[in-house]
Amino acid sequence: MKAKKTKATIAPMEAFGQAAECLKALAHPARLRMVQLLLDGRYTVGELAEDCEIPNNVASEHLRLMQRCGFLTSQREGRKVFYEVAEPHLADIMKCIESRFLAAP
Amino acid sequence: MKAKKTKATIAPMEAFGQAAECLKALAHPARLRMVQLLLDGRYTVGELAEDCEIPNNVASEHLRLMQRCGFLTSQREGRKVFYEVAEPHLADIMKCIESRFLAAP
DNA sequence: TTGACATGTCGCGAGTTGACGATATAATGA
DNA sequence: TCATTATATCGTCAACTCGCGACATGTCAA
Repeated sequence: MKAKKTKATIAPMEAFGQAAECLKALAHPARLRMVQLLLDGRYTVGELAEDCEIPNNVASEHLRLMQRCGFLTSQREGRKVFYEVAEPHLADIMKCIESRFLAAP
Repeated sequence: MKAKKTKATIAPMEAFGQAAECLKALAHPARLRMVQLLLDGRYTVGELAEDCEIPNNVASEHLRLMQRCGFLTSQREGRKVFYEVAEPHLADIMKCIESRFLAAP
């Protein structure tokens, strides 16, 4: 390293842990898909589960996980629960991912 | 879902798997830090290991992992091995992550 | 109330990840 | 050659993740 270890390791080394946690929360096919959908609308657990082709309880677990790390919020309406995006930066990150992995051939 | 299941699920549902794989490769504190360093310079295994405060063999494993998914390349010079970034999109993704998790207070 | 629907929670088992120590390979110089 | 330095690889194990089925909770309508 170029002799300036202090400057480089002052703050970050712990923030990387938190950032990694959040990346893990995104690093799953179903969760990525859910975020993509939620980025332009609110959806119920059942709708998201159907789109991702997974059982409802599994979808519920994925959603709860993303809620715990602040990505999503939920509101109950009648017997349904709608989820929506709570973290604005998700849109940016998703754009990066889309431009890398969903480019038109 | 809004009645257009076909359009929505044509291509992606498999690409999300690949995208998730790559996010997993980033979702680790040491690997994030390594990528950040490598984004403005090439470094040896030993240098990266020291900065991340992990043993050399562990660093080597992390680097190999990121190399396998196309993020990094390496060249031997003498007895040292230099790694550098091979995937241009990493810069964009890292910017998103930094702006979310390393904002100045 | 009862029954049906929508979501959430629990415990289990299979599979994966991450760190470690030991060892292997590669390159240099004495 | 041999010793030293720099990386890489291997086997092991604890910890974690994912998906599942079973069950619990919450809401509405008859």
